[in-house]
Amino acid sequence: MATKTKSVSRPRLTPLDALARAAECLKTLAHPHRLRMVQLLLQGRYTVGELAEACGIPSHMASEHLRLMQRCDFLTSEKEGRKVFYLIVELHLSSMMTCIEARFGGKD
Amino acid sequence: MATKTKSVSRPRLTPLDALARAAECLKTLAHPHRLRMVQLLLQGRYTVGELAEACGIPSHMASEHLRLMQRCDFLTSEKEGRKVFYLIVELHLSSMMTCIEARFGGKD
DNA sequence: TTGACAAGTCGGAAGGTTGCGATATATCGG
DNA sequence: CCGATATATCGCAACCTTCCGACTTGTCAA
Repeated sequence: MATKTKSVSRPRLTPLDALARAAECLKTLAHPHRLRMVQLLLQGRYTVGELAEACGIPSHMASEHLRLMQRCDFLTSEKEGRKVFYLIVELHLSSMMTCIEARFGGKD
Repeated sequence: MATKTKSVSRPRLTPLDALARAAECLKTLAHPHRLRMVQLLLQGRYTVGELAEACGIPSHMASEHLRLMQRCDFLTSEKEGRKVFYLIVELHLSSMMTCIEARFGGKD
């Protein structure tokens, strides 16, 4: 009776190491300023300074947040003169943000 | 030129305090065992012991994870005798897990 | 009532994250 | 070259999270 196994159409459990990688990415996303940056970057590319100003934080902190998001392959960067533009490469971020906005975007 | 404003159809930025709440919830979700529990609970209700065994962790730690998820209104619980069943109340978790599985579920 | 079981709580050690000032590197204008 | 600007890095203090053993509470069966 302990082993009930909920037989009907088990939708294949994701292996634990994949969940561990998913958890890493979610943790990276789980910060108000980083969410704001992703929301902006889904509309096009921005420089560090633009993102910093939009978040109301010093640019060296924006730089740090962007580094974290680059580390888990959310973003990439393009250097142009002394500016660096960041842009999204992880295409799943779009549907992810749609989920998040569906829950937290409109009213509560 | 710094103020470029990306004029075309700005899809209303989520207010920062909503993003802060979103970040809290994402942080709660961002743990391999909690992701596994959510994945299971999307199929029906489970007791603490069943979830603990499925994750390969002691039940008092499962209890702690479940408490965190209950705190941000992902789950609720139903006591029956000496067992406690947990089940999902945050309906957005379904589409959220679909996003996560789309990125981490199949191959890489 | 007693013993076993299920779940929850507490305190602490280890490690991770955040924010920040100070500093470093690279590029531009003149 | 110089000074200003843009970005990145470093080291540190404060805080938070995770895990774990020990313990408590509540329920069942006999």
